[in-house]
Amino acid sequence: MFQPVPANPSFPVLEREILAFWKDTDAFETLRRLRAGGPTWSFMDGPITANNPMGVHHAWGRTYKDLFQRFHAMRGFDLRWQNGFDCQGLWVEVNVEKDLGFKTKKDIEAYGLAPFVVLCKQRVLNFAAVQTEQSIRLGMWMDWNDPAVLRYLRDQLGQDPGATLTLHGPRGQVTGTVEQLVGQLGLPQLGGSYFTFSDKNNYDIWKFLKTCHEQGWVYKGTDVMPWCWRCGTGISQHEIVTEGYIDRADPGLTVRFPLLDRPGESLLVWTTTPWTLTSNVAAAVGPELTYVKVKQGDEVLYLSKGTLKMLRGQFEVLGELSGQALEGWRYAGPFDELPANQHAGGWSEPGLRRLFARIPESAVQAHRVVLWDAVGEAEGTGIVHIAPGCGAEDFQLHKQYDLPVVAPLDENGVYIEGFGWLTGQPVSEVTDRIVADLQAKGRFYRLEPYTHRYPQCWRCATPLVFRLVDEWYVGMDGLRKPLMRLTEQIRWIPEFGQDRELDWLRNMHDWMISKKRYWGLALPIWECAQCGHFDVLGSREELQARAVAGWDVFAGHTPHRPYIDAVKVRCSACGGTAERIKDVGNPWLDAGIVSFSTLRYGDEPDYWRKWFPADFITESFPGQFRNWFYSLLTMAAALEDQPAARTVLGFATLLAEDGRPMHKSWGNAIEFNEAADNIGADVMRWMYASQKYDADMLFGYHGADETRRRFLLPLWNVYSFFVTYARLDGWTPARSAAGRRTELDRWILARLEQLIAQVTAALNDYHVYKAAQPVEAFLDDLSNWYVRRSRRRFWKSEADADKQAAYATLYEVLVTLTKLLAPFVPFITEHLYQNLVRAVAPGAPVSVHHGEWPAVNADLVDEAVLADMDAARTVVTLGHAVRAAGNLKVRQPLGRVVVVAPPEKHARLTHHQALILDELNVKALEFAENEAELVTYKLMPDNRALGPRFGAQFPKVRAALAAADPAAAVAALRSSGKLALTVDGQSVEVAAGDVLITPQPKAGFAVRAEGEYVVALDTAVTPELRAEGLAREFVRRVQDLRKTAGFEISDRIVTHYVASEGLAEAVGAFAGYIRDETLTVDLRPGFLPAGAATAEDAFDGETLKLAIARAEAPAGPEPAAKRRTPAKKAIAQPGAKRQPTSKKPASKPASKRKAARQKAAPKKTAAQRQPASKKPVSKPAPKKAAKPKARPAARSRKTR
RNA sequence: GGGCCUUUAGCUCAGCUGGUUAGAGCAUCCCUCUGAUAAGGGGAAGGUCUGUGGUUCAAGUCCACAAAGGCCCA
Repeated sequence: MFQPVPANPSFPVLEREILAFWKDTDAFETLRRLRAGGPTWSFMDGPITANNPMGVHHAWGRTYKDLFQRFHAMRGFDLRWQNGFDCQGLWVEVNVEKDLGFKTKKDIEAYGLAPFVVLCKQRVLNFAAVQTEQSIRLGMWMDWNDPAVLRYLRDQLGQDPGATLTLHGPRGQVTGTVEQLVGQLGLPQLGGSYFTFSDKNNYDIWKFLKTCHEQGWVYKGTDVMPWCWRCGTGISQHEIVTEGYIDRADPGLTVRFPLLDRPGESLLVWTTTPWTLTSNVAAAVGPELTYVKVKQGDEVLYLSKGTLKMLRGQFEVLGELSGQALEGWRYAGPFDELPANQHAGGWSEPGLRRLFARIPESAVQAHRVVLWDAVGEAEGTGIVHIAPGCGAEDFQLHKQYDLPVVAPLDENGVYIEGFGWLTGQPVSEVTDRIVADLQAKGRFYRLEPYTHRYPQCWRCATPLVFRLVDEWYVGMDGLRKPLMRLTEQIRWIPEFGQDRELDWLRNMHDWMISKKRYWGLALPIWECAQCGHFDVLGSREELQARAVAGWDVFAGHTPHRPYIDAVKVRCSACGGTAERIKDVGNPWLDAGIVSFSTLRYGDEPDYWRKWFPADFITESFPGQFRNWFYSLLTMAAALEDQPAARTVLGFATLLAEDGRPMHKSWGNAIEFNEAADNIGADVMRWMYASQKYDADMLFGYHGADETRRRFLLPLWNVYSFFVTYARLDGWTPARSAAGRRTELDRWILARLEQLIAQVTAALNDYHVYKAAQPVEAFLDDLSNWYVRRSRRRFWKSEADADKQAAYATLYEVLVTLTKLLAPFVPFITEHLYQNLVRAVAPGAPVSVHHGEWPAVNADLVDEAVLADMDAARTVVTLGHAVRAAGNLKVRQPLGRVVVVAPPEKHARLTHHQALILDELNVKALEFAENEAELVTYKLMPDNRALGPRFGAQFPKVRAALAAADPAAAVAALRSSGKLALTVDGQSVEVAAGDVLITPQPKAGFAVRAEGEYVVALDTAVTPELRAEGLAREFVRRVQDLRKTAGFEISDRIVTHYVASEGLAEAVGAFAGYIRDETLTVDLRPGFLPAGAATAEDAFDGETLKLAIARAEAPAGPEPAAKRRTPAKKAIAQPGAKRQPTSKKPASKPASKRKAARQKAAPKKTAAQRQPASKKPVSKPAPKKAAKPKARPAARSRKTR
């Protein structure tokens, strides 16, 4: 027997129960066992950064991940189920620093690298635990670590990383220090999620880098890049674009560069970064620009013609010349007196100077005008000051013109030696003194604040400087072509993903893999201080073999700083001692290697071959083309020359409901836990599932509520309806005779087959929303048509074949739908499955997620059944429209509905005659005998058929058709199957199939048309029909009063009434019907007893006073067999009284609704009835029942 | 500056290879049904499909250009 179903479930509460059920039954592990050995479907999880709680934007992608894993598991595939955590890099460091209140790198070094790295690991373990719990809450089935174990390791690591522990893994006990065990998380011996800080992950990157080095791709390069002097690190272009430009007022300083060969003449140069003037080497002009020679006072100045307006005061233009003409002019620099500017090759920190040693000139000697296409006139003077040590583009010009490089700043933004009075000064504090110095030297021209967008550090908001640094790179030219070839072998969804990736690959520069920080991959590069040669080591074993010192310090530790730094090796070139470079790795190395490291590459070749490449990966598009997708592809290309994945699904960005990014400070952010608690995981998952991939998603509570109301609630209502009546009838699938299926049954089953085919095809094609759309359409058909049209079949007393068929059909639909929806909404489907299947078939699989995907059999879709129902529904819709237009309420029965339809469609409708009559509340269905009375025809060509046939002549054919006499044309087409038209004086013939005949209703409000159908209602209300209508009105009011007075569904009542004449007659004539519908055992005219619930009303020119009271209760509960006699739908059974629905008294909302109706009533029916007045009164006032808190002001039911 | 995506009703979005009168949900208004009930159903209103040009018998759909917004690169 099915368990009772609450009418108004809390989905979040239900989901927690299901989570407990899965845990208690070990449901996930059971699924793994069931599918072990099946064909493989390989999903590779893109690692989530374990640095903060996960957000609702993560839940989007994670829903896809879970959905496709569940779908494939149901289809019988064996899966790996491994989640991944991204663990290393600056993101984690930043948060640890924040926790500690650190400001700069010096704070970290003072604190100590070893404890700092421990804190980073602890943070990762902590948020891995948090994200694990959140993911479980979302319904993700993965091979999760126990969060408690992760927290235990976190705490043990903090106490003593060297303490020895034993954990139990899939292959038995694993013993080691805490640090060693943490380094083995996710590996086969410990299982669970992979962590990119694992030893295996790090050493596999070593192997990759060594492979690259063997190809000659690894090199040390020097560049000028954005730098935060507080953090002491370079900031990549990517980091800048995500967080950080601000509008900022900088000094706009204009200075003179006196020309050496033209006494009294100067270039005018403008800059917003005065500190870079100390390192000026050249001045750039645009070769295509026009420059002017200007006399102002005693001096002659040069600037571009387009920037003349920046001059103040009087001046005289002496002449014009092209930028080309200025090339090579030599000038005196602003700080030529500094030693740094007098050094051949330029000046920089000692370690970098050798790079420019081949350049013979000093900055002073090099000062000259160079040509540069990028010079513009939007700001400044059209003459750009070039300091190759202080700007990225300037540095490119150094390469182009072999200019010296003067790089003034150390990593903390302080002037290095060689800069005279500036040495030792922080860059942030020198502007005023530089300006003063230039004034003293006569170089100063003007200073005006200038507001512009300037990059800042995303972590500390310090304005960035540009600084010369050396970093390590992997040259990508050798991989560019192979990567593009492999990219084309991958299926990208949406398709434009491939173009994006190819575009990136065409444009990508060499991959900068180093970062001067502490927590991350220890780059396996050992550099010899003596000869500058470097080696890249490919494994821990190689390192041990080549170590000459420090191995004892490192042994037993994970390959992280600081311990790895202690190991020194023999230089393979000069035999000297090489040390590891101090840099850590780019975190995308960590994420890119996972299709090797997690698949036991090198350790278990068979396993790797079994699971590589991934069948499927999915991540949010923004960023991933040059991040994870890129690094994943690159690693696979370098190591195996294979694509790392067969299908890549990318999706857009999640925004708040207001269309803006979610921001805590804007108040539009929703945290995952909050969302899960408020709206539940299933609702969220369905929102994600319905979303198109390539459009940004607006996520918020309004959409969530709509999703709940549109999808989850109707699903629940159908289920609840089924269970309620199946319990009352004691129906179970085991006992079911097949019954005799009706047209309606066959229709919904045909729709179900259609749905299975659609959903299966869409998911096989990785198109989630194309699966979700037909599901919603089906649910609408099921809830608002099948169930609505079938209700009486479940209510009725007889347990006949028709009722059996109804139960069997609805049951089959519900169970199949449950399976189809299981990957989408795993919680509610599990609940449904437990009650619908397990409660009556204990031998069935324990979980819906252990079951098999419904078989696709598109052949079972019965097109005729579907078309019949379509026709019937069209007619019903039109009939409703006719009633609405004519203000003919459905409660008033009418004599007949008259339909105009093509003769061959008549059978479709007679098939569904009973349905149409009932739905429209009419007595007869007729087909128009003389259509011409009701309709005219509009003739339209079938464009697809006739367009190509007639080509340019087509418009004339169309016109001829429109001009033809419709009635005659239709007659001709119907009798002979063809029609002759005259076009351009020639006769052409069209066939019946080439012409679409659209009937058009003739004037008159009681007719509606759509497509091939026209529906008319006979609006004559005979006295008999009127009486029946009044009887229905009477019933309606009794039912209302029953609810208002708080009666149970099953209560028998005595009904007293006082009615005007017409109504009284109708009540008499339809007494039997009234008693049945209202469970009235005694229908008494006249006397209104005290103590009863009463109401009065006026309608249709009649008046009514009602009083009802409970009939004397029978001695005991009625036997089930007996309850059926009186009522069609209300059912007395002890169990029924415990249904929350039936227990509900006429509550506040009901009376509000009534108030709303009372208010509306006079408006709509003023012509027919007097203003309604009905006062629900509850005499015995059972419970808080009919406390008529009816607020007259209530405007509509929606106001609640 | 280059590449890609988006632009359809007040809002959020569907519209397959060009083809009949461009659809849905929400919101609004009107009506209705009622023991799925803090639900349900029907109807109305709401569109120069961002603009301009082109191809075509036929363009929301294809092409070109432009505009706005977004993503990426430089």
